[in-house]
Amino acid sequence: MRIGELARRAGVSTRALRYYEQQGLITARRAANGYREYSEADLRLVTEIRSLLTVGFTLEDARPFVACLRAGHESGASCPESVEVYRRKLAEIDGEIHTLLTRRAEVAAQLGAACPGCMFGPPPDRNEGES
Amino acid sequence: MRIGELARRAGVSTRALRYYEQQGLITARRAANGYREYSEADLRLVTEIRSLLTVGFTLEDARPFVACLRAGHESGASCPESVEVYRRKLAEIDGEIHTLLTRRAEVAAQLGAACPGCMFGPPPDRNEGES
DNA sequence: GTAGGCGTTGACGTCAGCGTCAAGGTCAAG
DNA sequence: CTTGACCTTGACGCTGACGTCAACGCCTAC
Repeated sequence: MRIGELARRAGVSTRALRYYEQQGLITARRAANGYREYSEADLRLVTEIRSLLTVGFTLEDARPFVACLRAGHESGASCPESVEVYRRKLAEIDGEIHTLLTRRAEVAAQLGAACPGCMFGPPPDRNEGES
Repeated sequence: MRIGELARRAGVSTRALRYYEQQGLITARRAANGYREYSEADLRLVTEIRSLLTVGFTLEDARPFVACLRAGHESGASCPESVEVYRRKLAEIDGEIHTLLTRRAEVAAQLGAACPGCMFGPPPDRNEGES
């Protein structure tokens, strides 16, 4: 398939696909007229990239997963490099959550001091990471 | 005082001060030679801006606080506009926390599926917003 | 007079992940 | 032959809060 079809099927823009290629995440064989030609495997690569981006990963983070899929593994997470990225990201997220909770407390304290009686919102999210 | 001294005392760069001025957050009277001259009140403005930025506010968010201080209030948070920003920011932070908790759960699930036995880290932060 | 330490404005670079032209080539349908 | 949908590369724009450099003026000390 060509870039337009891949874009539609993957739910991304053609610009994004060319960008991924420029960043070395995907490649495409070229037809005689210079058009990019993609396979079903490429669709899977792009889908993997997208799902990673939507959970906050960067393209750099996605590299090991793409490499893993290209190496023939069924899941992009089957390789130790990918697992390592998962672990690193998890730690990153935990750090950010901690930072935000700290900030929330600070801001709430300031608000409470500036406007006693403004604190009607619920307390910080406890552990509802399921929804 | 001139810009260098204010920068040192406020712990920011001169570039940042000129940027704040460009954005209309602070102003400076000019000496005969064109140098910016600041007062102690300006130091307070910059300090307020800095403390807001460090808790994740944008310069835009800081405007009402600066205006409040300029209006003669002792605290930048004494004005209803500032309080409104606090409330909005609080909601923003809560949203981000929720997003991160959701992501954390997703990533943890993926990690667990890809590498059963890798989950030794502590569960998501519960409610430790005090430290 | 000159070194150097301050100040001035202006303008481009940074980070990520693209959006959005610009200017053109390719190909099938009418 | 022409329209129009598709493709190509290249390059600037965007967001925020500045960093960094250029090229220059001011002022003090030696």
